[in-house]
Amino acid sequence: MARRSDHTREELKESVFNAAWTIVAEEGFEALTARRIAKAIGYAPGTIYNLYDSMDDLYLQMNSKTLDLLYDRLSLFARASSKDEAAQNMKKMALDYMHFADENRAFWLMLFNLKVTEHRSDAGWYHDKVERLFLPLEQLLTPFYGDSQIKERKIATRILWSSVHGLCFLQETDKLILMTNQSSIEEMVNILVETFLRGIA
Amino acid sequence: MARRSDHTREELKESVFNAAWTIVAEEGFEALTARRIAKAIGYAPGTIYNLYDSMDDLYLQMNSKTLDLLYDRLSLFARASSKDEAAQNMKKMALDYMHFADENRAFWLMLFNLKVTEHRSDAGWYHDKVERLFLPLEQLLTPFYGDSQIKERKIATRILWSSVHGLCFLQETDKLILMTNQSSIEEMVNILVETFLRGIA
DNA sequence: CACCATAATGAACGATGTTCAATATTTATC
DNA sequence: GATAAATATTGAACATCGTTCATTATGGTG
Repeated sequence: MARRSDHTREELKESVFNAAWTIVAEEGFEALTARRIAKAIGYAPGTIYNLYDSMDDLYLQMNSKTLDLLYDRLSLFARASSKDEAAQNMKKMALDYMHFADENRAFWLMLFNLKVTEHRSDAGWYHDKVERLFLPLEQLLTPFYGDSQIKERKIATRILWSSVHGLCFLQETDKLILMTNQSSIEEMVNILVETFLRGIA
Repeated sequence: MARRSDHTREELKESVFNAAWTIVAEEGFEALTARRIAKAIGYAPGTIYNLYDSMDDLYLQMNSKTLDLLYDRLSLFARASSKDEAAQNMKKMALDYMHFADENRAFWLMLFNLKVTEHRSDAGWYHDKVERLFLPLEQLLTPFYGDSQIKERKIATRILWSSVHGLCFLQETDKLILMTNQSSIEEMVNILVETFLRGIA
């Protein structure tokens, strides 16, 4: 039996989380099971349930971290001092979203594993984190709207964000296979953003 | 033991399919199990495996039907005799896509259940059915492009299709909750199409 | 040292998809 | 019509899953 003085409760919870993270990173989401985690940290399966309510609870925590990482990435492009720069950064941001999805495929896909969303995510802190993802883009769209058009700007933000996401999603799940030309997906993102900005001008 | 002369092999396969379809329609995707189907048609679980290679095989057949139904719906708006009518029909088509997703939520969500796509879908007939979904929209976009811009038109089709899908997906998975205003999602689809068309003009 | 709170355990439960020897039914042969 | 071959159907069994909880091991306290 594992000794319990080796670590605090919080440290153990963290090591469960880290083990889970590594498993998904190295072997994909399908490999993430309670017994697999227990084996990785040298504990019994039951121990995990002393720290997390359920596996869904753990998934939710992992998604939370993924959302944080994504937010941090998108935030890097949020500042712009001119309309032109804003437009350029929007393209960079959209491209970076795709790259993030590509580099962190397993974690990104977990975000859309519906069982987790059905979990009703306690109170709404999870939804708040999702909502927060819109902010960097909304900031870039500010110069394109007047002070009295806050609602229009919010709507435009969500439309463009969803559009880029849709493109990314269909691409990443192999439903967009267009030409043999590999770069065409990045070309499409650029066209999307350019067309959208031309449309709201 | 169920008598085997009650039906041909093909009829039995069909009744498995229909039972599965009903279960998903009435109880959702989570309720769809081999034993549940067997119970519904009065056969043993093993029988299903005489007709389908695996449950994934069955899922794939069900997705195939969903894709057919969706294609039929979108096709209704594919014809237009003027640029204006084409633009109007594009909005109708986009809205209808959302309504389809809403009315057939469980089946529509099954399309994006990744385990199915990972199934690598024999040879490519499945991907062909996905590709076919772009055709109605591509037809409506024809008047907006010249004969020498076939590639541009194809790309635009996929961008707009993905965008509408992205909006629909985030809406249907409760990630877009904007205002209390329920109709705003339909408003967003309209704005999306209008903005896009203005952008390519 | 004895006591107690609690951390850790792992067998057990009810599910899942899937397999396959055994059995029931139909068809073919004499 | 009786018997043999072919085939459809079965359902117990296997490995796996998330989850529970009585039992056991551990660490701190009086």
